[in-house]
Amino acid sequence: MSDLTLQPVNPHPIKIACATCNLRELCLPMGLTKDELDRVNDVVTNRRTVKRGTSLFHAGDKFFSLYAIRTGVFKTCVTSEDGREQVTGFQMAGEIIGLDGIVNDHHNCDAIALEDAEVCVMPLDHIEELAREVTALQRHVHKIMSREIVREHGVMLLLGSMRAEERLAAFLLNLVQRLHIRGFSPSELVLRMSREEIGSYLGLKIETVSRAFSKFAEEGLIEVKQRHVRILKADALTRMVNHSECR
Amino acid sequence: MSDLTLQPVNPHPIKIACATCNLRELCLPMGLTKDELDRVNDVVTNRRTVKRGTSLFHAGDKFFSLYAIRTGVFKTCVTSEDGREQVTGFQMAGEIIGLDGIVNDHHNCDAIALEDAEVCVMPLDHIEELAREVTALQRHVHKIMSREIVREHGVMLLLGSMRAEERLAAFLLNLVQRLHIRGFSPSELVLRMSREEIGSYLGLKIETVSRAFSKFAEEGLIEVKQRHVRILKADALTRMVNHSECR
DNA sequence: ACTTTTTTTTGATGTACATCAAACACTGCT
DNA sequence: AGCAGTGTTTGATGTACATCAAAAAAAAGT
Repeated sequence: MSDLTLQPVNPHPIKIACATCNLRELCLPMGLTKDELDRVNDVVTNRRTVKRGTSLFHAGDKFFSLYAIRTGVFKTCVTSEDGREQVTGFQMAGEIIGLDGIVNDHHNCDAIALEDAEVCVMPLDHIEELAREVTALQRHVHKIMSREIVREHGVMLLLGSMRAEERLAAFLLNLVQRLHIRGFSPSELVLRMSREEIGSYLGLKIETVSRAFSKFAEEGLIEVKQRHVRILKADALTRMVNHSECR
Repeated sequence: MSDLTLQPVNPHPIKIACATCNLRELCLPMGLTKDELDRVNDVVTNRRTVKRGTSLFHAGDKFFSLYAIRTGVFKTCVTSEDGREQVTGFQMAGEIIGLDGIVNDHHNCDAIALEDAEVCVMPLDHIEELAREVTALQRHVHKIMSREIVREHGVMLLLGSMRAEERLAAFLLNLVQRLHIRGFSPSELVLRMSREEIGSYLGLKIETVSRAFSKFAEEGLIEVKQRHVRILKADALTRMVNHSECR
């Protein structure tokens, strides 16, 4: 019988290599040269699998690393003192999570896997060390953080000034667009999150979300079968977001 | 008569020096050693004054620099295609604005001075160059961006799950706390923004903001005289934010 | 000082969304 | 298959906030 203590912690014996990862053009190494790419491998210490419904990190946890999502979808959510929960985003393959932990050395939100997921663990120290030498990486890290700030601006606009149906339309279009970039259908998607989670993200109650889905389906804009959604009239949804007649 | 063409562009003849700036413990050079501090001076190319009501940058402008606020208060706001405006934040002395511009090399929001203001101009190239050598600065830049992400999480929680009066209470407490750090009164403040701008930030209409102010004043929680606000029962406001009985 | 304009407040009314309630559909268990 | 358990939909009703409207108060221009 083999000595179990000598087994690698990482259950994936395949060498971690950004250079051969098919997400490299979405993920941290985006836009790097071949040589630079090889060096980025070193920022990934290991991979970690996260079972559906479990957390990658919780608010309050000590912060060490950023995480690049390889597979699966996550939600991030903040909780106020009195227990109000707000989903702040849904993240998918190639996206980086954990940025919120840098300021206070502790995470500020929970990251929960909505389906079995795998992430690359990238200790911030490693990233910073390499960023000092590879200027393209340095810039890219800044871009990733800036992108998150801009994304949140968009959510604030949505929460602050859009009505329920506009919010849902914007949400669906955003999701399908991001999935399309990742090689999925430009008009079909499977929601990895519950109506409740969508509602939390959009600042709406579950019943309102459900009614908006039904309304869209009635009007022939989408086809809904449980969590499977087919977008039939993307242009109509876009118009709804951009040219709201009222207000 | 002296040759006017030889006059410096910068109307402030005083040498820019973070080392002697009384905001240094709030601003970019926070936590640096004396030696490091001297080097940070070089990231500031010049200062720029921004008259009340005018913009430091607009959405769509080419991005070059981050800006450290020396004096004055700014608002940042995004505008959707169909003209909806959302104030995404109010920034004051020692805070850094322009982070949104990094992703796309173009600014994503407008930064408008709410009173005559002065900023230090810090080209991103300069910051990055120095950050490669001064690791404390590198980390601090990351913290600044992370802090902005965390702040926006808070705004999303506010917009997504709080009622009108809770939002206003949170807003007032946040403002007075930040002013207190800067040496102002812990209970008195002068609002630099209109009710309309507060409403936009909080996702409320101006009338609702006004009614909430009146209600707080009626209940003896605050004293309002135009834009001058005195907080009388901070604890009651805090409770309102943290222990909302309903929901 | 006296318009003119802008900002803020207050009241009356309307509505989008929340809440309450119950039926329905899907999932996992024994 | 039958059952609890959970997630979703739909309807009836309530309410927080928006909208409409007009007065009041500041601020800006002449």
